[in-house]
Amino acid sequence: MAENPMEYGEVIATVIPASAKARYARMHDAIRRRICLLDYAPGSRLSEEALAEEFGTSRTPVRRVLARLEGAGLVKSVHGVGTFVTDANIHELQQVYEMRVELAELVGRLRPKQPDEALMAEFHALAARSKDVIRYSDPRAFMELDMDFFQALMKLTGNEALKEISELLYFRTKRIWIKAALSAEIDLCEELQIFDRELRDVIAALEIGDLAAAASIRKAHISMSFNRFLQA
Amino acid sequence: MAENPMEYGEVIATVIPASAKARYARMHDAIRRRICLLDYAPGSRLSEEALAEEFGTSRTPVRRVLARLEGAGLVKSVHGVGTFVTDANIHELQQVYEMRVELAELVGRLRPKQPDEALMAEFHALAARSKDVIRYSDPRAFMELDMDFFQALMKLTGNEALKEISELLYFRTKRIWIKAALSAEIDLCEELQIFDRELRDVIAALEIGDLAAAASIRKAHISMSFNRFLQA
DNA sequence: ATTCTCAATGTTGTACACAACACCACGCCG
DNA sequence: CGGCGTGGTGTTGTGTACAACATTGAGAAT
Repeated sequence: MAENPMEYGEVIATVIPASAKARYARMHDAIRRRICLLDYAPGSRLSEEALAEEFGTSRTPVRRVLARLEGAGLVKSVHGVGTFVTDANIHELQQVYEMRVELAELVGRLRPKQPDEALMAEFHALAARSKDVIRYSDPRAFMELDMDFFQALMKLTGNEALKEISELLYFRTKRIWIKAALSAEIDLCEELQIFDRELRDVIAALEIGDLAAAASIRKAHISMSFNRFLQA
Repeated sequence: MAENPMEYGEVIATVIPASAKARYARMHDAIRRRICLLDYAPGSRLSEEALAEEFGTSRTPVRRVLARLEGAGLVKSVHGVGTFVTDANIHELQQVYEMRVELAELVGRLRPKQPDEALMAEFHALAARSKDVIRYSDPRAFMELDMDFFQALMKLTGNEALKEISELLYFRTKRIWIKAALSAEIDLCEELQIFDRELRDVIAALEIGDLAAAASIRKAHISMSFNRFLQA
């Protein structure tokens, strides 16, 4: 039997690839995460060569990842110019938010899955983290918390297509919203409080098994969140 | 790595596709169309080399297109084996159809756009084609008609995100449905009649400006279509 | 001073050779 | 006869050089 590829953790950033597929997934997730956490801000240019060097490959696999991210609408490559993190004007953003509002409701209707104990523990852990984030008012911690909350919510539906689409649109819009929040167009401290209430309301709904209510709460908050964005 | 934002987002969005971009789009649409029209049946292998030769390029651009199609869930590449058109089991299919039913309704709710004369003419042309298809009972003509009908319907909403997602899921499921229809699990002749009625009902709704009704008709037909699929 | 030309430069896109990998069929060995 | 290794063959994945393209700045013409 061939050598068993080692399970490298996230400890080592640049490693010899465990396998081609693993390296591809690592690069994809890493770059996507950086885009969504604003390490790569909207409008900034990504250097294929620099990314290739960082991940210890040539440009070829990097280009493959970027092509996929372009399909997801996160970057846009222009011949002879560069590959840029996409931005969104207010109109596009509004349309995507309209969709997300509807999809949020669907989470409570399409194949709702009652959370098991592990998932409820996860939500409570998020609530605890939320308290910390409020205390230190750390924007990046807030972003990561919001992202983890979203991914936990996606576990409430068994409809894989709904999950996939919701995730796609979340990653496409959240970073724009966050960018506005960071540029002080939105009161971050107030958003933290609102997020904390939303989280606790959702948990309360989940604890009495009312998934539809949880979805409605979520729907309302997505809608309100965007409206606050519009006013700023 | 990521340079400072350079305000490229707006510019890029309005750029007219260059010749290189045009070739890329042509290859993408052509291959996608072949997959959806079952020229490339689910499970069949796509030869990168053959496609490259056909389009007069090397494997590199072909691989870029295939990477994107893989992101859309239409093909799956396996190292050392080949690139295969994806198939779907009944469970995945059902979940996607659940989504499509909901999305169909949203077309009537999110930014409904009253059809102009040109679009109405397009629908009437489709109705005329439908009559021909019924007369000759040509499966491929039916597929193309269904596809064109779908694309015309998408012009009824101004929400680009909804359009994009609907199209994504349509292309992912329709070919599976058609495959079943061709293998005589579904009575094609009956489906033609049903399609013709749906088309005329939608046109009737559109002519009195009731987009919500048109969307509801569409929703009902998508739902019934899948249920007939289940029974076969 | 202004505008236009054009070459220099840096980027993405393409072509091609080769590596990595999976499958299979043949033949060796027990 | 059966199991197993092993090389052959074909595929996708990667590395690399080069082409195509866009931008920029200097310098000449007006």
